[in-house]
Amino acid sequence: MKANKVTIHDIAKALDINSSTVSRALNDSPRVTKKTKEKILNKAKEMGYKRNLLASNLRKNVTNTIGVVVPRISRHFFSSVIQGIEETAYLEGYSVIICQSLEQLKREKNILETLAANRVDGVLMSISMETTNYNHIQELKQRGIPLVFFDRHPNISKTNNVLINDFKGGFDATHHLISKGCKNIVHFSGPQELAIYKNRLQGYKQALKESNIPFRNEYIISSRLMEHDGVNNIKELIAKNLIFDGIFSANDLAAIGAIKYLNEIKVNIPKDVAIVGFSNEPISTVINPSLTTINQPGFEIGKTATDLLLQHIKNQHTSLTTETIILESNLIERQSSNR
Amino acid sequence: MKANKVTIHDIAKALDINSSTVSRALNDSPRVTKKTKEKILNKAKEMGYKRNLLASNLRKNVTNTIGVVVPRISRHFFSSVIQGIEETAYLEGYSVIICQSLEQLKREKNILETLAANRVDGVLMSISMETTNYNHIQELKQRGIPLVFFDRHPNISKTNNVLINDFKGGFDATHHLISKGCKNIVHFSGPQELAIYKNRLQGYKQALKESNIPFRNEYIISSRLMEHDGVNNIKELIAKNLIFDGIFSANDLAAIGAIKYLNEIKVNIPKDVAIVGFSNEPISTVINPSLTTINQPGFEIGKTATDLLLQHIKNQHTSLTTETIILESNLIERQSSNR
DNA sequence: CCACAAAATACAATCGATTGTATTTTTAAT
DNA sequence: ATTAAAAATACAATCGATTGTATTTTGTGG
Repeated sequence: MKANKVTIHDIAKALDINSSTVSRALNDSPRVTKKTKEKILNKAKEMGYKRNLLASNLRKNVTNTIGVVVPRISRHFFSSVIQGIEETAYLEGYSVIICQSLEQLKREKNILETLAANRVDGVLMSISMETTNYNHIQELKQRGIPLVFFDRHPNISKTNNVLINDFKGGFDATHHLISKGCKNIVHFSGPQELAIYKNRLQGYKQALKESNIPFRNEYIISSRLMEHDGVNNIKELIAKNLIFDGIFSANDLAAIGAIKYLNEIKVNIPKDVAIVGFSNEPISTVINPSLTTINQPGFEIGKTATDLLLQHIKNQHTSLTTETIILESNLIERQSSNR
Repeated sequence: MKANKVTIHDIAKALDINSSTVSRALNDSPRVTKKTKEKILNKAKEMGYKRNLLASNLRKNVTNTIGVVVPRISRHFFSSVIQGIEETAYLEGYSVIICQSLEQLKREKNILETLAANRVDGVLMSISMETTNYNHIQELKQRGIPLVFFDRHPNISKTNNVLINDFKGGFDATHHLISKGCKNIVHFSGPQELAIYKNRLQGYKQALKESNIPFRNEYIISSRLMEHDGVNNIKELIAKNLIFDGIFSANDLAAIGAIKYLNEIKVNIPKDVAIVGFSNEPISTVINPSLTTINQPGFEIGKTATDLLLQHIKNQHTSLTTETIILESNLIERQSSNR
């Protein structure tokens, strides 16, 4: 039960012609007569020939493949970005390899190694929460592999990014809570090494400032923003006897954790505490009360990032330029802030 | 800005030795002296050499890569299976390529083509809801590429499968509803071409039978089991004036749709209608009321399927055998059936 | 029917790494 | 010091497809 073994040489031998002609026929080159092409194509089908992409790619030094690295594929935001990526890449004849870092730097490094070794033509990436060291990214760039970040991008210069306006998102979320009468607004933040969390925090600060609400450092709680972090954050606030009537969480998951726990201890949402999340995960429509959140256009982000990457792949000269594209986000009001 | 161009020949030239020795040194062959190895390894690092996997794989006729095909990566069940796959594959030195069919046969075909062209060593797969024709699968098998199905497997003989006992799952779910006093139990089923849905239905029938509840065909509603299907199913039941006090849905998503709609029209769950889903998606803990469901051990399934696949990849002779491994599932009781 | 341009096909090198075999170098024993 | 055995390294073919160049075939005009 050996694998497929038919090569262009087998076809050539069977027809008593040269393998270069076979290759050209299979690639529909104008250098082969229609008649010969037909003969070859028929024979190829008859023999069950399948092109060996390893050989083809090696020779052509192109793989028509792009690598995608995300923290987790199960996160709806990322899977919708991937949808956008696949759609766009497919139309241009590119395959997509999806990889998840699971928020681990070690895995992220390993993935980039593998993608580079497999000679992908380019990489789209959203970095992990552990990524504070950028050597692996620099190395990829040095290898000349085009690279575009989306959403979570590193704090280094000369990168191509497709982002939403996180500052504005943070501002909108906070301003929304203020407009609902919240005076003491807590912010669940993520690792400050990630620009997105820094920017959301800046937006939060700006919104407070514009409403003349003093900024209080003890209202900022940083974590990995998992569901249990949301729970722990609330416990911490209570333990510290801090009064709060609003929460802006930098992602939905932590907000969900908070809602679950507040429900449990009979704190009324939104009356006692109003909550706004970030990303518009589907779960935010299902939780009770449903979660007000900032919607990120995942599909659009994927599409835009892929367009940008392909542009760099195709025009090697553009690799000297770098670009940051900002897409719009919007607030979706639901029950968790409806008061 | 050309890509990495250092080859073993460059290293060989730089050290004035033969490239075969370089290759052997890089692969830690015992045929090269320790001293020479060191010299080569240092030079390789110095020159920034990176092995070209395309060339290596072509020569070795192995890629150490397995392909994974799932309907959607965003479904928690599948992403937990993928976790199990990656974990296991990684330990054995295999890379994983993740692909999603999005429930489309056309995409599924295309994915298998691409995976085969890229010469993956084996494929793990859960088929789409549109897959009623198995030519593309047969072709993959004919090419001699080891193949293991998990969860959704095709109705053909001589396949390797890792499944849960869907019959028992269907039975347990239905029996649970009966034990809660339900007399008129509706079943939301999926495409009957998929054995899993057939088996869950059989389990449902058997449970009814054992409790002497007559089977009624109009209680079976087949669909793609999306959230909106759950809504439509309820509407259909009401339009047909059918009385029901229990629902066993063959997945959680359709059950969620039903719950949302029943909540909307003020039907009390579980008092008026008790509901059981299937798969234990995280969303089932968040919906109100929370959803009773059948838990599938995703991670375990992924691990087991990968073990089985690797066994076939490594021992070519086992490709004559086929095997079906059944893992256990269990019912998790929540509010939607708590009466 | 011959010459010559144009069209079609064949030849051979190449992509980068691997590996069986041949050759050279080293080691050890007499 | 000589030589056989063992160790280290070099040579060359190979994986399968692509592609620039060389050669053959076809077709046209005179």
